[in-house]
Amino acid sequence: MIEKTFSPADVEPRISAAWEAAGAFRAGRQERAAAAPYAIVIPPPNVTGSLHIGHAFNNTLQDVLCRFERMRGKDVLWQPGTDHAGIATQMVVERQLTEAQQPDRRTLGREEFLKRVWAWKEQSGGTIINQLKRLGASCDWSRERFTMDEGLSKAVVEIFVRLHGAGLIYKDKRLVNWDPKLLTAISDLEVQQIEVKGHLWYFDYPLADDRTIKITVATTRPETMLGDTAVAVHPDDERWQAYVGRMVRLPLTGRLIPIVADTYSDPEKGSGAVKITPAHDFNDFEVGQRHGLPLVNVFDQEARMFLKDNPDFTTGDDPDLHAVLALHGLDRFSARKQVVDMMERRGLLQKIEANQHTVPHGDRSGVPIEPWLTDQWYVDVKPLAERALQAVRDGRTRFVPENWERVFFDWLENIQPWCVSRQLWWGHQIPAWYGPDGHVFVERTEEEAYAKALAHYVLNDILGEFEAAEMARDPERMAAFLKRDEDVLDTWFSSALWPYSTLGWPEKTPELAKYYPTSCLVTAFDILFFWVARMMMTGLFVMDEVPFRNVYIHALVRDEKGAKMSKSKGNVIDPLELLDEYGADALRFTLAAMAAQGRDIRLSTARVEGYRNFGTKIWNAARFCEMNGCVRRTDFDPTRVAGTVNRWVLGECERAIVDVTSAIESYRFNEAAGAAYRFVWGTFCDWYLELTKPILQGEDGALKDETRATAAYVFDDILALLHPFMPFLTEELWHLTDETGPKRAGLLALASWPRARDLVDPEANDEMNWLVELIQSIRSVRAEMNVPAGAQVPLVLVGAGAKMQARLATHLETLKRLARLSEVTLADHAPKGSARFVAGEATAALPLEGLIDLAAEKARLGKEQAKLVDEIARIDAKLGNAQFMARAPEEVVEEQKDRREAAEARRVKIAEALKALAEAA
RNA sequence: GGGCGCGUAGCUCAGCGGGAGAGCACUACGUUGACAUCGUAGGGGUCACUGGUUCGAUCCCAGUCGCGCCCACCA
Repeated sequence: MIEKTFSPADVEPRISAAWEAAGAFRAGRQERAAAAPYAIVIPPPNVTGSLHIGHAFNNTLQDVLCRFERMRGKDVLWQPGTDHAGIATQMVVERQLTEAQQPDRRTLGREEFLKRVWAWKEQSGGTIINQLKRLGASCDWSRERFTMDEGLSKAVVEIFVRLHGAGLIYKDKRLVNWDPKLLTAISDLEVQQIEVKGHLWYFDYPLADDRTIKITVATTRPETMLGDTAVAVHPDDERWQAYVGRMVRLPLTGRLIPIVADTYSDPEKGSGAVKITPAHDFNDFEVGQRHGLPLVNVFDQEARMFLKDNPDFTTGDDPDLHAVLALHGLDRFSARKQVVDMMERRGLLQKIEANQHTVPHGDRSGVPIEPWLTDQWYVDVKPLAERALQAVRDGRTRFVPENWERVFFDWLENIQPWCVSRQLWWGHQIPAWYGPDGHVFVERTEEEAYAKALAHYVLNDILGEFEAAEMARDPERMAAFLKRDEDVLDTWFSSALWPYSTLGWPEKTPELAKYYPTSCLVTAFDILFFWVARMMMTGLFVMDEVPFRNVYIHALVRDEKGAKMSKSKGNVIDPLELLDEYGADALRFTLAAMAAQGRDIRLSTARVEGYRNFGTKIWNAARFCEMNGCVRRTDFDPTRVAGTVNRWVLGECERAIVDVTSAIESYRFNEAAGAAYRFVWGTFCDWYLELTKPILQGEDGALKDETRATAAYVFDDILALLHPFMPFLTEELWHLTDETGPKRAGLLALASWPRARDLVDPEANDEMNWLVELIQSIRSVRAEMNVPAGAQVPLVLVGAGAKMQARLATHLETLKRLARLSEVTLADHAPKGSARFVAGEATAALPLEGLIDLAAEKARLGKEQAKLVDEIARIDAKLGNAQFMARAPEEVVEEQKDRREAAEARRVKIAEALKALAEAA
């Protein structure tokens, strides 16, 4: 017995439990051992995070694919898991410490701090997984992985060592993007260019040999002038050619710096001369390399002025040197003011201009990043990128929509070395050990590193063999002798291995053999570079094969104004609230219905409400079927159905099946959802069920039985079609409808996807379209003539041919009921004072003598006539155009002719009706 | 500076070479034995603008205006 209303809150947990108990989502289920594999790896959410709307969207689409393919009989693996999210998670725990007024991480020490992070991971780690389950995600939860699992950590070390062995990972000292708040290096991708309103300061630098001559430089960062080691001018810039090779005495420090000629300098910008600070600017660094300039560092790790103990500032004879030294320890922005002040007092500040420019910021910390000279680990991604590019060019991996390929190409073609070391604690510690002389040993384990190191130092006569053997037996001495690199790897380093590390690599597991390469990756474009490109690169490197065949790039979910949702803006739509209020099916259906390719989604709750109502509609349709004894029959053969209505609905259903199937296959989720929606509501509920009412309450037993069986059969298809989008509701109804019919084999989640059987019947289609149109026309006229909704009126048909008469006989009861007619009669003339309209070849009349408002009727008919005249004129214009007749395809010409004919026939009838109306008046 | 995308009904969005669509909102009517989380009927759009291609353009091309995003080292 189906309850009166569907209650997601009660049903969802029960259905989830049933899926889980049956192991419905487990990959490699026995009965599918021989089935083709279909694999998707989930974009792993932050382990300590909470489900946001983007996750809901991303996972809904993946789940649609997985459920669809599972129903199509594939052996589906949807690999779930979570990411340790290095910086993000570490920041959260640090903030917690601050809020709880506990000692900060440095005071706690690495070991203790990591304990706290793990505790936080254990405490909050299940949250997002449970939220995904609530959404209905059909992952193989028994295979859940975490990027810092033992297995995945092993994979990280393995590939690090292999890349190092291949010369593709190396350590280097160069400028990096340094985050002075988080105190770590970050990669280029983690830097965001933010437009800020700043200033351009013009400083005069006096020449050393003639202080009356000054060269003007412009800068947005006055404080860095303390680290200037040259002034560059363009070699072709005539204004400055005579100065090249001469020295400038840098104000405030008294340092002598050369004027060099370098094409980096742009004569159009500023004064044409540019100050060069190789230690604090990427471009200047390059210039410095070219001219052998020294690097003068003026910042500490927190980007405060660092001037003490630096001979550049402790010696020299500039009168302001003392004041400059006093800036030591001052943050860069305060120092900027002070430097400008000093220059102004010296009369060397020429002018200040307002200047809008972009400033690099750390995407996590939000503070301006500082190019800073440090030792870091880099991956030489260039050769890896080549292979990734080739794979996409060859079509071994395909992007949907295709235009993302270009973005992918552009980035990979211009790829820079990837800085992978982070000065954090939460993450995979780099498997590198340093000997006392700084020699590096990159090995899989500490034991191997120790062994290699001892062998190395023995070989180089630094250790005696006896001493080495002794040390090998003494862990404490070893630990003091060989120090492990303290840094950890970029979070994305482990994410880059996700498609194969989760399958057991580097072990040769059966899962790896079966499910790699995976079938599809579903993700948003914002992690195309961070993640997708890197999975491609490492996947090809270790597996020699792409990690996924297809990459479906979906839109970003934005707020109703199109802005990216963020907590700070307060425009976040919380999917959990939507789940509570409308249920998982409604949210999922909404997201799928809005997933048109190539455009961002602006989510509104009104839409969710609308699709919640859709769920209610389905529920009530099921109740209708139940009340009317629409029970499934095992002997039902949809190809041998007699009733027109039934043949018609089976054909319409089949069209929906074909449309939904092809739409999902081509990742057009919105079209799939739309096709299902239109069929279920617009065809099945609005028309089929209404049309069956007279049959189900009528006398024709055979037709009644057939109709019941057909309704049940179609409803089964509906449940299956909708299952990928609305798994809970459909699964629930699947079992509720099981109570009355023959027993089902099991869960809908494991049932078969509906098959097309060539059931479209053009004749039945014609007939039903005629009936539907007739009913709509009658209703329309009734409404416009203000016939009371409950009133039964007679219908008179004039000029109905044999075919129409036959149809009329078939559908008489239906017509009377749906159009609220008292009787239908055939006549040669329409009764006086009736409202008329066109019904195919016939003219229909509703005798409304006395009820009819002549003026209103005249207006109604006049309006329709005008429309028809307009259409005929438009078509005539086309048909009268010789060019059109000559060049347009024949079908198009025929179509236009047909349409003209139909419109003309209609127009004639309307004209007659108007004439009759005039006579009546 | 380079690239991508978008401007279609009041709102949120589909469509994309030959008849302008959906949901929500709006108007009128309606408790007809599935459903008022509903039904029936209806109003509402020179498909941003200007040119071009075409027999034919909301759709293709070029340009203009407006909006958004991504990438980039510009003093």
